[in-house]
Amino acid sequence: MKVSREQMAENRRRILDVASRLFRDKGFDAVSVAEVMKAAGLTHGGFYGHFSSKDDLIAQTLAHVLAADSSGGGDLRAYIDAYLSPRHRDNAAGGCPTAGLAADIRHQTPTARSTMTEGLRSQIDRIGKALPELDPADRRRAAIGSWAAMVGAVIIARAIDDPALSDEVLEQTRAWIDAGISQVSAG
Amino acid sequence: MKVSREQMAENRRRILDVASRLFRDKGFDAVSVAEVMKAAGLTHGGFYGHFSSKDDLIAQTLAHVLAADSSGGGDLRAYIDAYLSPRHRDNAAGGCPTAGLAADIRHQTPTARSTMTEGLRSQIDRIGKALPELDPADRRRAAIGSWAAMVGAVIIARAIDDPALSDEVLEQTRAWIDAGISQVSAG
DNA sequence: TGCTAAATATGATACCCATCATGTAAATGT
DNA sequence: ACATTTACATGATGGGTATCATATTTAGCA
Repeated sequence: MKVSREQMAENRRRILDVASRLFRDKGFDAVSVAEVMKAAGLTHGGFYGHFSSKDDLIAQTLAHVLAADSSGGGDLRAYIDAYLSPRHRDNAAGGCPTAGLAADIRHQTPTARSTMTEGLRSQIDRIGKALPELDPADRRRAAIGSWAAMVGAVIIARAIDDPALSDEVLEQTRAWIDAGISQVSAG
Repeated sequence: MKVSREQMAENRRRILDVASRLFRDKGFDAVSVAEVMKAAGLTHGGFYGHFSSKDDLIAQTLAHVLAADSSGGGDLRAYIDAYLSPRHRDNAAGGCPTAGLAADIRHQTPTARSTMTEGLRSQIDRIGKALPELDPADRRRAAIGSWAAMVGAVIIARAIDDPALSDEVLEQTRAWIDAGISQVSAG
């Protein structure tokens, strides 16, 4: 049955929302088109009215979730604390798209890869802008180094099944980044 | 046809070798049992003589590749340089199992997760031991922080399709880790 | 030297998935 | 109000995958 224009737009948004959660949680390959549609409250048939292929869904979902994620621009310390929290580790579906999807994007389409690249470029720039107390060279280095450590720590913490070690990875990485930023700005 | 005991042992080793390369390159889901067997020079039929299931292959491959990978214990600077090199970034199939597989392990069996956990625990310990000039608390923090940054940087660099930015992520992370370790040991 | 067990090959089987074909009903424009 | 368009539902289709069944060949042993 046909639905109103706004209904269709909302359906499309809901598809992208649930797809972004499912992809972050389980990876691109492990999520089927039918599963996405069902999670959005629809059936698989309508899918190709919205997207030309699953690859197209992946590319558009990436653009959608990266556009929505403009985190890291405000209070950097608070952002780092939240990023390296058990809560974020345990919430891949709702968490950082880089931590959830970066490793999975190597074999996706050029469009998807390019979208991810621009998302990463922006994210590094945002973190750099949140470090105004550093001179430009230190700022760039601290932004990239901290971001790499944050993403790596969350991926490692999610891979570990021992809660104590997993917590320790998050906590020690937080302390390491903190020391790195403070010492550069003090030097 | 039946083969000799040694031939069978060699076949098994070759299956684990090619599986570890394929899994690191494409992820667990994207590699089929038949593909692994073909890459090992066999057909799919013999697979269940060696392994009870694909999950079993994944678990045994992880144990195999983590046991083989005892890197990071020697000259730490040289190890970090090699880890954060374009060569390692471009060689996922032959590279670090953590960078290639950690993000993919979240939905694998408990056995596989536990194997990965022990591999990560050893790796962190090895890096810590390679930092004897630091006192114990700094050493642990530097080991975990550096390792997180290394893994994160390689994953991010592999996700980026702009060579200049990808190289920069590796290079700046190297400089960031270097500064972090030096400053702690100088302080 | 011949018997038997075992390792691998060939060939099902049952299931899941992306995509397509067609039906249906409701929104939209006149 | 009505015709038409269209968004979604239901129901194929073709291909891939994990796993199983059976055949074949030969190593290992008596």
